[in-house]
Amino acid sequence: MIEDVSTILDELNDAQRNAVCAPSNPLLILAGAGSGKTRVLVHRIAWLISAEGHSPYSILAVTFTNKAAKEMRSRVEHLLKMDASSMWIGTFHGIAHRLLRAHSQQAGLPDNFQILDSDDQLRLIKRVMRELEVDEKEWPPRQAQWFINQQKDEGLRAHQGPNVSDFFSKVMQKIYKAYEQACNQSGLVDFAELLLRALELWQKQPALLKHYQQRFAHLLVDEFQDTNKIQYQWIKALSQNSGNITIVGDDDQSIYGWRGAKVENIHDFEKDFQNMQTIRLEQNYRSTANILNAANAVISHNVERLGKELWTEDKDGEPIQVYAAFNEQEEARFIATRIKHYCENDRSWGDIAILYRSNAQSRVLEESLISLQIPYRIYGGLRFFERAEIKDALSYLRLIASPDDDAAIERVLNVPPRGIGMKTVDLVRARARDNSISSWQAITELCSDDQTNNRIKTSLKRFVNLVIQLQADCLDQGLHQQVQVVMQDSGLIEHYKKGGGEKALSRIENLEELINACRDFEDTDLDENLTPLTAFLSHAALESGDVQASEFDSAVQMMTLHSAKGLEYPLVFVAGVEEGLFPHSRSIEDPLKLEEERRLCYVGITRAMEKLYLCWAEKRRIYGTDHYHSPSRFLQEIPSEYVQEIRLNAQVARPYMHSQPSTNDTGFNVGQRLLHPKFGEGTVIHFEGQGQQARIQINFESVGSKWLVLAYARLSPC
DNA sequence: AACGGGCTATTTTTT
DNA sequence: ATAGCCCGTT
Repeated sequence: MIEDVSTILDELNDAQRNAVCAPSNPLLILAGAGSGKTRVLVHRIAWLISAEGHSPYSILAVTFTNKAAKEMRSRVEHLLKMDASSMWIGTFHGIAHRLLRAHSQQAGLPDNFQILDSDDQLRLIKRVMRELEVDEKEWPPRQAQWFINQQKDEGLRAHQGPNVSDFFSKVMQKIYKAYEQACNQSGLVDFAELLLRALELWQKQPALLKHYQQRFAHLLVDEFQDTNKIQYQWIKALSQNSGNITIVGDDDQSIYGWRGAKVENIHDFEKDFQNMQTIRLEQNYRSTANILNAANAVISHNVERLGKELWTEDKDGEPIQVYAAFNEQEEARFIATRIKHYCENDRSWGDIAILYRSNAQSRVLEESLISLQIPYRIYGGLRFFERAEIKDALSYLRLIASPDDDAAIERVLNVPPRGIGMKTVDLVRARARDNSISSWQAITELCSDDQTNNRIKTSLKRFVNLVIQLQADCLDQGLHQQVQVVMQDSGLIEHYKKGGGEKALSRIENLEELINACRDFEDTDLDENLTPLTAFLSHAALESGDVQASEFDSAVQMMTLHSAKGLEYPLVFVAGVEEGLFPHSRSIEDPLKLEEERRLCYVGITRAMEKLYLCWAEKRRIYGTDHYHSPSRFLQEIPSEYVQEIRLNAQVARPYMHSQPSTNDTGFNVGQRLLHPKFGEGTVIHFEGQGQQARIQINFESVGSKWLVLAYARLSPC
C-alpha cells in the first residue's frame, strides 16, 4: 500500500485527474484514442482504494479481452504495490463464468457444466440440424449459429422468438429450440449463454443480486462502446441502485456493431443513471499533430457522434504519406522496401505495424516481407486452444469431467479411428434422441441391448471402457498427469504420429505444449470450488490464448484494423485504402455501416505515433478476379495539408484526389460515370479486350453490374 | 478409412 | 485463388 495518495495524481493532466478522483457517482469518461484511458481507469481504482479507503473486494472492473484485464490488473498492482489477485478484474465472460460456477444451482446449471467455444457450438448446431433433417445446403449452419447468438445477445430465449414469423425465422427458431435443448441435456454453455444466464441470475434471484450489489459497491467498465444489450443490462442491474459506476469508452472507436455491440448504450447510460457526469479526455499523448489532425478530419465526416476533438502538444511531425500503387504486389513491395529502409536507421522491426481491412490481404504482404528477409508476425488465425489436436485432447478431458458432454463425444467417438462409422454414430444419435438421453447414456444402453449388432457393440464397448479406464486412471492424478494419461491411452499421440510429415510433428509438439500449459496452470489460480480439471477446461475455452511463440522476437506486426484497436506503433502502414475494400463493399451502401468503416479508419490512423503510410492499389486481385478500385473516400477526407503523395511508379500518373483510373483505347476510364440509354447511370468498373471485341463492365444504379460490348453500347459520359 | 474431384463461399472477431 | 466440405471411389 502506498502512503502518499498524491502520487496517484502525479503526472496526470487536469481532465485525467478529474476523472480519477471524481465523486462516486455515475461517471462517463469519453476517452479518445491515445488519451490515457487505461491509465485513468487504473488510477481511479487506486484512488478508490488508497484515498477513499474502499476495500479492493468492493471493486469490480470489467473488460472485453483477457489481455486488457491482465494489463489492468498488473498496472493496478504496480501502482499500489500490492497483490491484486483477489480483486475482481476480468472479462464479461470470465466474470459471468465465475458467478455461474459459484451459483450453478440457482442458475439452473449442473455444477460440472462445460463451455462451448464457437467451433464446438457450430458442430453442435450442425448435429442438431441433421437430426431435425434441415438441409444444410439451404440453411447454412453458420447462419443458424449467427441467429442463435444474435437472439441470445438480445436476451431472447428459444421460446420467445422474434416478432416476425416468416419461414426463415421459423426454421431458425426450430433449430434454436433443439440446440437449446441439446445444450441443457449435456450441460453445455456457449459464450452468449454465459452472459444471458448471468443476467437471468440477477433477474431470478433478487436476494443474490442484492448481495452482489452490496459487495461490488464500485463498478468500472472499459471499452463501454463495445457492450451489447445483455452486458449493459447486467451492468445496470448491478449498479443502478448505488450509482457508483464508471464507464470508459469512445464512440468514435465503436467498430463491433456487426457483432451486437450497441453504441447507443452510451446514450442510454445518460438516461438510466441520474446525476451522471461526463469527462472528456481529449489530449492525445501518442501521435504527431499531422496524424491526429488527419484522424480528426476523417471522423468529422460522421454524423452520429457525441463530439470530441483530440489535440496534442506534440510537433506536426512528418506528413502522412499516401502511396498509390499499380497493383497489390507493387503495394506490398513498396511497403517492404520502406520497412527495410526504416530499419537501416536503427529502428526495430517491432516498431512497425501493417494494418489491413481483411485477412486475405496478408498473403501478398507476407511474400514481400519474406523476399526482403523481414521478420514478421501475423495476428489472427487459429489460436492454441482452437487447434484440432488440442480440442481432441480436451474433449477426452471433458468426458472425464462429464461423460454426458455430447459435444465432446461427437468429437472423439471415432478419433483415433476405432471402427465407429457413420452408421453406428447414427444409431447412437437416434437412441439418444428417442429416449431423450445423452449420447453417453445411449451408448451404454446400446451396449447392453441384445438387439444391437455385435460388431457395433464391440466397438462401442471399447469406447466406453476406454473412457471408464481414463476416468479411473486420472482419479488421483495431478492435472498434467491426467492430460498425459489421456493422450497416451486414448491413442491420440499414436494417431497423430502416424500422420507423418511436418504437420504431424507440430501436432505432437502442440500436444506436448498442452502438458506444459497444464503444469503452468497448476501453479497458478486454482478456484477452490472447482476441480483442477474443470477449472482448466474453462480456462481453455475462455482464454483461447494468443500464440505467444514469437512474441519476444522483434518482428513487424501484421493484423487487421479491428485487431489493432488499443495498440500503437511508431510506424504504421495501412494497406488497401480503396473504395470497395476499405470501406468494404458490403458496408458502402448502408450509411450506418459506412460510419463504422470510417471509425475503423479513425482507429487505424490513430495507431500511428510518428509516421503513417496509407496505401492503395489501382488494380487488385480478389477471389481470383481483377478489380479496379478508386482511392478510398477516406483519403479524400484528409485535408491535403497533412498529406504527401508518393508516386514512384510512372504508370500511376494520377493524383489520388481526382480519381481518373487507367485509360485504355476505349476512351472511357475505370471509375468514370456513364449514361446508357436503357440502364441509366452507372460506373465503369472493368474492361476486357481491345478494338471491336472490347467489352466494358458497368455497375448500373438500376440493374447492377453488366458487361456490354463497347461497339454496340451507346454510352455517353455524364 | 483414406484419397480425390467437384462444388461453394469468401469482412471484420472475442469470449 | 483457394480452402473447406461433401460425396463418391479405392
